Amino acid sequence: MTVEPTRDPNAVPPTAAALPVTVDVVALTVRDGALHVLLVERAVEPHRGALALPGGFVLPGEDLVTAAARELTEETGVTPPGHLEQLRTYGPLGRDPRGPVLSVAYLLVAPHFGVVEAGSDAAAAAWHPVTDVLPAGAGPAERTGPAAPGGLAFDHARILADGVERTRSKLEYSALATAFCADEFTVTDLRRVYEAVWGVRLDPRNFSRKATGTPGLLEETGRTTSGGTGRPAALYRAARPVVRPGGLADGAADVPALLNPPLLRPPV
Amino acid sequence: MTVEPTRDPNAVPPTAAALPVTVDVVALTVRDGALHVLLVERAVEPHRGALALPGGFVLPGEDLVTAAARELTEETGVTPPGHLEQLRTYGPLGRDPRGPVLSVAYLLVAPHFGVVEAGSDAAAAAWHPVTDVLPAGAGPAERTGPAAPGGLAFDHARILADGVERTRSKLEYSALATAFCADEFTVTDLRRVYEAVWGVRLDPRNFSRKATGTPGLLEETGRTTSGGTGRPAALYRAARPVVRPGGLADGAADVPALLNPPLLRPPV
DNA sequence: TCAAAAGTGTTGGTTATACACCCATGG
DNA sequence: CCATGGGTGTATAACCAACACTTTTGA
Repeated sequence: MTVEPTRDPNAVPPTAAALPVTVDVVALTVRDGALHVLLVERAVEPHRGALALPGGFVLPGEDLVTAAARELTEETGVTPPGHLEQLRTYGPLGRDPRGPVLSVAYLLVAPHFGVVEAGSDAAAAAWHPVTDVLPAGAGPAERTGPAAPGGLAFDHARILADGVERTRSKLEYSALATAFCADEFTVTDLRRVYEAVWGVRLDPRNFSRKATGTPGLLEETGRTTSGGTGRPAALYRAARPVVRPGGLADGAADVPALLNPPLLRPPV
Repeated sequence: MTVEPTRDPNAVPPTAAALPVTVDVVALTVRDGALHVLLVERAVEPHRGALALPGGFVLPGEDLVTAAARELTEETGVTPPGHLEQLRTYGPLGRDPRGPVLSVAYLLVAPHFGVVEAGSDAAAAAWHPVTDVLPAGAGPAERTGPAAPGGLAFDHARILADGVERTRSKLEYSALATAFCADEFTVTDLRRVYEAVWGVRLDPRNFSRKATGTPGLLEETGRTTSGGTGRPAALYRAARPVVRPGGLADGAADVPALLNPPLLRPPV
């Protein structure tokens, strides 16, 4: 078995570009009835001092999901719980002053995380209401230039907008909302997620019927809450695990089990 | 303005991985009442002789969408018409025998393309019914190993399955079906798309009412068909252009204008 | 016994499905 | 005037938003 010295047919062609790749994480949670995103303050150039999504460069031999988890922990002290799914890939041109950089964005949805603390490359890490950092009405269609004044570093404003929009849509057609809740939760907990993410008020009585009547959304535990005021509420689990077995496994397609019937957003 | 010679804070850190990046295109169309995918037969190693999605390496200074269009044209002679959207990113580990390679997959949906012809790196290029190449029932959850015997090269079976599944879902909630149709089309043309992609029969009369009654889906042209047998049908255009202005622009989010109400798949 | 929260019954309007029927054209 | 495919009418059933009302707890 001799190897052709001049051209190995089983090698990457030399004309191919070799690109640095980053992963950025849109970590979302619901706090105080509002959707919050986890942001860091950049401690290094470029965009030093600006707010940014946690993230960083993929290391040699590393996979994307591994890199996402590592960067999140390094910069914010948070160990990824909950539901991690790929959002989309950005670049490589015109998004980083250092040159062509490809960025793969991930969406992380989870109930209240542990305490966040700034790590390497980050001067600070904290939760921000998305309404504070995203100009109202700035849908994903509105292109925000790189590092808009007062905005996020790089094209992170657009990535965040995409992540929020995806989350809003997926509440309708998938069981993603349960990823915002703890292991066991009440129908009211679930309703507060919908209300926070969509920014609407929903009728608790009709929502209860809809949620419990939608196959593939809830699974009874037989247990109830206690201690609170009022009648105890039934506790549920997510019917099909939103977190795929294996924890951080990179979900197959971003086409989860669809809810049927869907929980449609009320028309404005 | 002196530049720090030892460490430029505005440079990509040397520890970052530089990865070769490919783009792969899942090109779908409806032919003879069935969903077809455009595949090439690989003329070079690895996986020489196997069927694969058209695609190849991104070149230096090139953007992803540009690379996707270039590779598609090079390998199949097809100039991308229609609707191009990013599907998802795969890798970099464990998917290419040449080593870590990141692949960004695109979904291309269009009406009948022009003639396809094999180009460089491809021994053949042709349309295949997806049912021929994807084992029935192989949803995106079923992981098919790299280059399963008789299957597609690399992890292309999984990419294709993801693309088909995404297409099926998006017919329900978006106007994607119009991207399968020519500039002007009848309600029956549109119905045949739904029937082919979902693999079901739909009542022509009720479908007509639903399609014409769903805002954001159809736009009247005032014109009708002629020459065929039976009563002439009204011709429509896609209401909101599925192709974004600029042709191949990389769509903002994969969150297109949602149909309200959606056109739900009939329950099995 | 009261307040608070959970959950069920009821009702009237909307929407969907199934299918009978009419419309417009080519041969 | 008949065959063919396009499109509308309509009855029945299913669904849904609104809200009165009952249940179950803590104080």
